[in-house]
Amino acid sequence: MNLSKDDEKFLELYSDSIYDKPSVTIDNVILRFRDIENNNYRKHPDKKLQICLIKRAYSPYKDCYAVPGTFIDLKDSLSNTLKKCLENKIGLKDFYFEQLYTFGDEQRDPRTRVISIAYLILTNKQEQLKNCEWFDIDFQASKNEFVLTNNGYKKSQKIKITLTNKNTTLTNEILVKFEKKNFEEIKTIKIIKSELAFDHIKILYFAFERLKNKLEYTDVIFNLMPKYFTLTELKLCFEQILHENLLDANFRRKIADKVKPVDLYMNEKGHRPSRFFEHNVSWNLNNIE
Amino acid sequence: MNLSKDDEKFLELYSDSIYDKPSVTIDNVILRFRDIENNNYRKHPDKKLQICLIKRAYSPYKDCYAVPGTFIDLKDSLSNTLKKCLENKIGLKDFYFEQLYTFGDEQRDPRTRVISIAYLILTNKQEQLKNCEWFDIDFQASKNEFVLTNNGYKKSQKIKITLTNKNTTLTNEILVKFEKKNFEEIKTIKIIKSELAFDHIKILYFAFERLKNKLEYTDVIFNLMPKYFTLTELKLCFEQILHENLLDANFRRKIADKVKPVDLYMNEKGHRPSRFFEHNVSWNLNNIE
DNA sequence: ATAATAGTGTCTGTCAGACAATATCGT
DNA sequence: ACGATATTGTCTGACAGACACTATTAT
Repeated sequence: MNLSKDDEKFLELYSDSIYDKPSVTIDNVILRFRDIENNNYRKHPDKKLQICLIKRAYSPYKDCYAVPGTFIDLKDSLSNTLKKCLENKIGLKDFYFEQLYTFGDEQRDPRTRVISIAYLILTNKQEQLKNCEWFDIDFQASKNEFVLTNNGYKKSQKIKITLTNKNTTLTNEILVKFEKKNFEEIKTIKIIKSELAFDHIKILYFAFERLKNKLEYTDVIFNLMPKYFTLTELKLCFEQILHENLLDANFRRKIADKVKPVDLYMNEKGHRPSRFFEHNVSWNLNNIE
Repeated sequence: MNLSKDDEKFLELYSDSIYDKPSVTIDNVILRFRDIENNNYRKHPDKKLQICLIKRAYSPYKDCYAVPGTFIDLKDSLSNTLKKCLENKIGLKDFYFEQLYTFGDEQRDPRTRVISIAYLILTNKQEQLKNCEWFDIDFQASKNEFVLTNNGYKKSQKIKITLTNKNTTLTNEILVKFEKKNFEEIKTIKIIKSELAFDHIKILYFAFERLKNKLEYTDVIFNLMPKYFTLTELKLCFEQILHENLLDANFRRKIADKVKPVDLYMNEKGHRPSRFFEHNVSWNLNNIE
């Protein structure tokens, strides 16, 4: 990390503009869970995964919904840029975030070459945010299609992602192709139809995949949960992300270590009250040397 | 993806230069395995993971070793830029690659703000490449240190990464910190000492971690193996990446589905000949719907 | 009692770790 | 026979899927 005299001399002569540069943005997929009340007072409210979108005020894609983002601040780190962006634009603070993927297709943005560093943001905040709207996410995947080839195989799957609001429905359809031949593993996502700006539906898809995969081997889900929750709530959240139903007994066994019971009970009517639990943050610390 | 008339009008007026832009590079961690011959004719050669480095001809970090990289081509996709870079610079073609992480610290590069999109490249090529040198990788991790805090915990670990060549030894030491507090999970990598250019030792660390994690749930390792290999060879490669010894019988059971025996035997002297296997590319196709 | 949800117990099959046993070669 | 490596067999404990069973509440 120490510079030589050569280096210092070089720096004086260095002109910043010899290379053409792309624009670089940060795009944030912000997810949360919302309770869906139902009219049966004895039934538990259902859980629905939601995404935060903003309506674009300017071209390109004026009036289209997009994921909140910003051009990066050359004077600041990526994570600070992201935090400032979310606090200023929509008023969101204190959230979980991780880098997702960097999208750099030539034709992503009609203006100029734009590289987008996508982040996954998780929050449990239920308060209203400014300048944005939450959309319920419906995810519908068709069966995988397989073809064996000479050097490997091909796999493809159509996925419909519908985002709904009280006012708006955005339908999107993508074709996820995976091709394995010799050394290359090529994953391409073709947008069949999208009512989101740019290639943001791709970014959404990456976010859902990441979240789903991370459920198994991390504690990310607790960033989407309130401080205290019942195990049924937690299970409903798992099911929403995994798109599959889990068996109660097995689920409880599986997450037993990750949660701690607290002395609070949900006082719903008509059935045995359920106990509240909280995240046991340090459940795995003993297992690692 | 269709543009409105508004959008088209906007594009005519759009000036590309209103925002300051960073430079964007692609940096490639290229790994392979090398056989280490030993003087016991009855013993199997050992395996060693190697990385491809180039000696920088110009400032900054003139004469330092660095991972092969390039500024991105605004007219081409990231993956094409990467392929062209590796073919032109060092003559490498036909390899496995995947995006690793995007590094964007303010102080990464002394010249100007540089965003680096890092890729992991795996090859089984043993031929000589141009303009680059292969270094053996020695990875030495100390024990994790834990501290429980109010809102979570902290974890830290010192790691020594030594890269050796017949002419050169590059010693590097990093401190990997992980802090969990409330929502944030902050992973910081502090460079204690590095004899590589820029923050490339960080990129290396990310690559090793990714490779190690992917061993368990993917077939990436076969991109590092020759077409035909013995199970002992394969096991040695696993052990190099995982930094732990495996039991033979268990290993064979675990990878049984992923490989196919071929009618070839290794004719070493002094013991039962070992059978060659090849990657069974489509072993998992039946399991997915 | 009943409907609804909360939570426990247990059977079974799979699979990983540990390690013993067998196979095959050159000397 | 011996030394070295290759390969198979088996015991055990952990754990996941499936499902039956018990517990608690308001009506």
